[in-house]
Amino acid sequence: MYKTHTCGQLTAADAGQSVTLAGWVHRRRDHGGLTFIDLRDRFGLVQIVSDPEAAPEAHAAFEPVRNEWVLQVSGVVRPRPEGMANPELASGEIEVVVSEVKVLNPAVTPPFLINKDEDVDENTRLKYRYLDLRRPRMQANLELRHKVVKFIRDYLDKEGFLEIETPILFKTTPEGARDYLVPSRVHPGEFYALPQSPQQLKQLLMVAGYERYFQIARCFRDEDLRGDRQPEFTQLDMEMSFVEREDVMDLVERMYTAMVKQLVPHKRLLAEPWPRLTYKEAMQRFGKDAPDLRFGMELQDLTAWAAGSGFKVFEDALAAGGHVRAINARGLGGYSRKEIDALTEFAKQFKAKGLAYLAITPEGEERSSFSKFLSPEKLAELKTALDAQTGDLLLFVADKPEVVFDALGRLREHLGEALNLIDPDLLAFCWVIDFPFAFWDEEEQRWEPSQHLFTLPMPEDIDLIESDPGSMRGTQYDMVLNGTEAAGGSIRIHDPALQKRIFKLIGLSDEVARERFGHMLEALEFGAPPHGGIAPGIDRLVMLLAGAESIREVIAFPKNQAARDVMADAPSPAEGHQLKELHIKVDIGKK
RNA sequence: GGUCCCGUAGUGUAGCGGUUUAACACGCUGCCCUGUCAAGGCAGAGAUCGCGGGUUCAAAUCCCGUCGGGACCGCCA
Repeated sequence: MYKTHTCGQLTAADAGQSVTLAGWVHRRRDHGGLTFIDLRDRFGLVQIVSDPEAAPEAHAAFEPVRNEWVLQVSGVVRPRPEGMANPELASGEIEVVVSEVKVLNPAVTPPFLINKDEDVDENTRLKYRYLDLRRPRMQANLELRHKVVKFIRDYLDKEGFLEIETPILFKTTPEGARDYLVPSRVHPGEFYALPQSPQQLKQLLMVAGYERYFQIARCFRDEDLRGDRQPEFTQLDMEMSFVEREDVMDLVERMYTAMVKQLVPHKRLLAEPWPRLTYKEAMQRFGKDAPDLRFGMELQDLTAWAAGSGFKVFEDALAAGGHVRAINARGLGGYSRKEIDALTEFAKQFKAKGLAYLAITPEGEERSSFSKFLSPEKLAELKTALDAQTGDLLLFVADKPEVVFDALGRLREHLGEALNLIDPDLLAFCWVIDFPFAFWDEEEQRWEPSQHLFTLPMPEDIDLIESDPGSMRGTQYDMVLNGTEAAGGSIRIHDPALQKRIFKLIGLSDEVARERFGHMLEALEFGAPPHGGIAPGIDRLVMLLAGAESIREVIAFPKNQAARDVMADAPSPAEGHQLKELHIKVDIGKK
C-alpha cells in the first residue's frame, strides 16, 4: 500500500503517530528555510511541513515540487504550534513533519487551477475533464450522486425490490424520441437501438413474476441538448406488480422524503405529505403540468369577467372559444414601457399575440394598454379580482386556452426568477395526476397518448376509448420538483384486448402493432399481473440537490451542447474496413 | 430548423475608432525569506485581441461572412 492513512482522516488524536500519505500537491508555501505543502487526496487536505535541520534531504526534495505533483510522504503527526491551528481545515489541529519524500509523478502546469473554484470556460473544462473532476466541488458532486444512488439501492432492497439489468442493445421504437441505432455486423442491414428507457423490458419482468424490480438505468435519446438534457442520462427505473397508483406514489414519496432528510439536511421540503394536483388544477393555477410551487403569482381566470368588458381583444378571444387569464406581478408596477415590451416579446415566443397590462406605479398612477375601453365598474371589478395594489403589474393574455396557459405559465416562472421569489434551499415536490389520456394531433390527424402506449386509462373512463377519447383520463402520475418533471409513471395495461384497443385508437394497424409490439401483446396473454411503475431521473435530481446549474455538473463525462465529447473527440468517422464489415456506405450530402 | 448572447496572455476579466509599447488579478519562471495556510517581497516571461474579408488616414473596437461555445424555442411518446 502506498499510504497508511488518508489526508482527510488525521486529527489531534493521531498526534505522535508515524504515517505515510500519498496524494496531490494542493498548494505549496515555500518560506525558504521552511516549506509547507497541503497534500490532497479524495478524503481531504493535510499540511505537510519540512524541517531543514531535522530532515535536510526531505526538505531539499520539496524544492522542485509544484502544484498537482503526486507525492508519497512519510513523517510524524504532531500538534501544530500554539496559535497555528487552521479552523478551516478538518485536519487543521495537526501537521505532518516530513522525514521522507518520494515523487510518484510530477505534473505539468494544469490549464486551470485545481485548488481554486474559479469559473473556467466549459469547453476547456470538458477537454481536460479529468482535471476538472479533480476539483473539490466536482468531487463533492459525484460523491453526492453516489450517495443518492446508494440510498436508493439500500431503500429499495429493504422494500423487497430486485435490481435487474436489461439490455443496452434492443429494438428500435419509432414512437417518441429518435433512437440511437447500432448496426449489426452479423445481420447486415439490420439495427439494434439503444433504449430510450427499459419500459417494455420492465413490464416483461412483471410478466415474469419478479413483482418488484428496479434498475439504475442508462437511457438514450438522439434529440437536441439542453442544460438539463443529455443524449445519455440515468433513470431510476422501477416497476411493481399488484399495485395501484397510490401504492407507487406512496413508496416513491417515502423514499425521496427520507433521502432528502438524510443526504441534504440543509434543504427544506415545501410540504409533507407532498401536494397532489390534478392536471387541470395545475394548468389553471400555474399554466403548466409541472408547476413550480416555490412561489405564488398564480394565474387568475378572468374569462367570465371579460364577457361584456368592452375590450374587443378580450371579447374576440372569448368568441373564438378562448380564455382570458392574468397574473399579478407584485412590485413591478414601476416597470417602464420598454420593460413591459420585453415581457410582451417573451410572451410572444409562446404564441401569445400580445400582452395586455395594467400597471399601478409606486406613485399610484395607473398605466394600461386597455383600461380606457373599460367602464369604471368593470375596472373596479378587475382590480378586486386580482387584488391589485399600488406597485403591482397585472399582465393579461387572451387566446386559445393552451396558448393562455403556456404564455402565462412561462411568464410566471420568468418573473419568479427575475423577482428572486425562489428560495434556493426549498425543494417543492408535488404529484400531478389525472392527466388526459390522449390528445388530438392536428398535424398527424390522430390521437397521441400523453404518456406512452402502455398506460392504463382510468378504469371508469375505459369505455370512452371509442366514443370520446379526448375526455379519458390516464392513470399517469408525474412527480414534479421545483417546476420540472422529476418522474413520470403510470399503471400499465395488463389486458391484451385493452392494449389492442389502445393501439387501434392511436392508429396502429394490427400488422404494425404485431411487428413492433408482438412480444408485448403475446406476453400479456400469459398471465400478466396488474402492474405499474415510475422512472425518476437521477441527473436532474442530483443537480437540484447539489445546487448545480446544469446536469453536466453532476455527470462525470458529459457531452457538450452539440452532443460531442470534446475530450475524446467523439463521435468520429469510422474506418473504411469497419464500415465495410457492417455493409454501411456513408452518404453525406454536400453542405 | 430558428432566435439571442459570448470569443482579448494558461485562467478570469478591463479596454469598445486614434492618448495602448493592449491593462489588471490569479497562475507561471527566477531570486530572497523558519510558521504559513488565497503566505509575503523583488524581478521577469507570456496575447499577431477565434479566423477571413470589408469600411477608414487609422480597427481588439464599426460592418459582413465564417468557425467555436453557451442560453432558449422547435424537438424530447
